[in-house]
Amino acid sequence: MKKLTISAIAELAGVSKATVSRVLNGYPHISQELREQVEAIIAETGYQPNQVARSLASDRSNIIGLVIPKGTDAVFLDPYFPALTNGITQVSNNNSLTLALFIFHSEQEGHDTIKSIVNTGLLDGLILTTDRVTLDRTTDPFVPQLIERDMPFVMIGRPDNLQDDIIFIDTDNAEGGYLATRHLIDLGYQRIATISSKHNSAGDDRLAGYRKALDESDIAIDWALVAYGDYTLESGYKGMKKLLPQQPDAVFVASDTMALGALRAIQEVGLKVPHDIAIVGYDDLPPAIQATPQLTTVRQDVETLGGMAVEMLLDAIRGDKSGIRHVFLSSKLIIRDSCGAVQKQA
Amino acid sequence: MKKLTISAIAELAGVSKATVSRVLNGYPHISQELREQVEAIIAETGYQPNQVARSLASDRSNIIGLVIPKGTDAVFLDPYFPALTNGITQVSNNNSLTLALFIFHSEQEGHDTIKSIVNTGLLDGLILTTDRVTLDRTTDPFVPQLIERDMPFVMIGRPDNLQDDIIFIDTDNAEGGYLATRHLIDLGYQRIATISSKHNSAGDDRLAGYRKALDESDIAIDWALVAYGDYTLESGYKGMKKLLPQQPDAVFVASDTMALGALRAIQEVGLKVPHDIAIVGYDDLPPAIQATPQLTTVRQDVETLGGMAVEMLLDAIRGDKSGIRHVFLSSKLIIRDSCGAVQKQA
DNA sequence: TTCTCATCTGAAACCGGTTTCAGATACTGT
DNA sequence: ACAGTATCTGAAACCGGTTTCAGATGAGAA
Repeated sequence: MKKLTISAIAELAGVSKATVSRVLNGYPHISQELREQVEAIIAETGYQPNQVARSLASDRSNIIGLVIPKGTDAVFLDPYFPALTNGITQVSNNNSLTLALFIFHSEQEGHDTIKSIVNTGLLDGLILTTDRVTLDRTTDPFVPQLIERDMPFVMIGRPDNLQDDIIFIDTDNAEGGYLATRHLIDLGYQRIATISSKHNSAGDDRLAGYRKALDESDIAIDWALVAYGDYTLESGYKGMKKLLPQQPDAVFVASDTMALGALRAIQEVGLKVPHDIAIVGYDDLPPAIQATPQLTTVRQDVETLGGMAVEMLLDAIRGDKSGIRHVFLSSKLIIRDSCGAVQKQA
Repeated sequence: MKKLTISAIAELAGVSKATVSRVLNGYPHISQELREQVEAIIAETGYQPNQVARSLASDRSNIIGLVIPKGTDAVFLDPYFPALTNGITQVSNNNSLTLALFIFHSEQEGHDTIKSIVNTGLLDGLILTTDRVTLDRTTDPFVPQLIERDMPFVMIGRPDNLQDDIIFIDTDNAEGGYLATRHLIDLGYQRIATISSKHNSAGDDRLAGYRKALDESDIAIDWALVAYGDYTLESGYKGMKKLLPQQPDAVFVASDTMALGALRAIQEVGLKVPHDIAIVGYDDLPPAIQATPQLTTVRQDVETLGGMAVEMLLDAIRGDKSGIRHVFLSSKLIIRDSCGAVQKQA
């Protein structure tokens, strides 16, 4: 079967290429008669315009890129990226966008690729994710290039150095930290510790939420009850080890993975959760349910996050400056067994 | 900054577009002098050719597609797809390929998208994955279309109805099943059960490996010791419940997730692993290490799988018929605690 | 010296669409 | 009936590259 081109269709329909193009793109001023004539031929032949030629002529590829700047490890240690990707593809599909995936396995690779992405004009826009685990991400190396080249992009995760003209979406980490801590306070715990993480906005914000909840209840912050980890299970374990001598009766841990480590530390010294120490985690990953006891945790709707990112990017590509440029998505507290709420009610 | 085009470069270098194009593509018959002249300008300006125009003219986009035909759930319940994606992007990056990701959230969506993928000529080729969990995948709806349209593709996972002209790569599931079972036999277990899965080639092959190992040791297969699951934790749990009355002293479970379920079932009735019943799993997912006891399991190198798939696809795109068309990747037994090997040695 | 032939280069066609521009037609209002 | 305007359509230019083709140049052979 030979390839169908717009010229072939034009000939078959007895009109010009221009007319076929106009029908294809739903232009207004076309007589009903011709339009139907052309549409009939298109339906009959199953013609679909060549995407590449279209891109060249219209300077729009309908391809957006998803940038994940990290190698092996983190990408699949937790379902964050898969969930995100899922949300993104869903909305992309609905908008007839093609998603190009860029995973960088080294900094050099990222550098080179971004450069060529920007220069070769294949993409209409980019969604940038940041490494959630990296402790120092003060400077995203790509952003200046993108801005200089006028490449529309949206960031997932609040950039550390907040610039007003950068479009981003994030979960409301401060709210999440607040909800978790508030919940523990409401349950009557007195010495509420936390394991957070330094040097990244998510950790900072969750800690800020923790402090706000304490403040609200006129509980002075006790820095001996604050430990830091790096989102790994080990760091949660070590953090809890450090906190245990302070005899907290509850702990808000800024990630489920760390919470699992903390849980292990607690159980190792013979204490019971939630009876002796209550735990609230963060993320609501599958292991949270599999743990014993099941983890009370803060759930972020990562899929929605991804979907909204695509929509915001589309606005930016269309040049719609009126669109929403900064979004903080609400989080939700999922109450299970590790916080003791269930037991207290019973 | 105005966009650089090949014409601009040609003018700057004082040559024709054609010459610049030839330099760009490393054509042979160009005088050293002109070549250097052009290269100097290119380096100076940082010019990079427009990918879209190039695609249109050369009928090659350097974009390949990765098709994942499934919705939400399975994509992130296990790290299979993330690992696969990782391997694929790695090799893609090395070959200056762009990877387009297609995740279908419904059958209809998949159908429509494939159609337009094939027709609009944006992609050079496709990597097709199959739903590992789906029980009935006898017919892949895309394959006939792809063949008809001459779209190069490679399948990941052996197609059920093996056609010689289809390029595919898979892990050697039969070997994996064999290794696991053989190991249990060598450890002296007598009543070795298995939980496999029906209606998909991976399950079939793992079971075949199990049978081969038994055969080799002249152990007659006892169908009462064979249960089936669907790769979920629950199905592993149920499968084991069914097997327990048969009093097996070991069980080969065709997925780690199911093995975890089986483990729970065993522990629930007060039996100890590996003392009372040994377990060998499959996949070597992170939970395998977190389990107590740690799971002995069969590891598949999914990343390599993805990488090789890209290379095979490249061969196919280049029209290289001599390339390898069917690959079965070796698996490896990872010995930990749940099989009892460690204890027996001590 | 002259004729071939290989090597190198540029003009122009081409890939398959979109978009500008101007001409044709039909529809107003006077 | 006629100018003026709105609506519709096609020819041709254009997007930014690649590739064909033929002409120019220079080296080697006769």
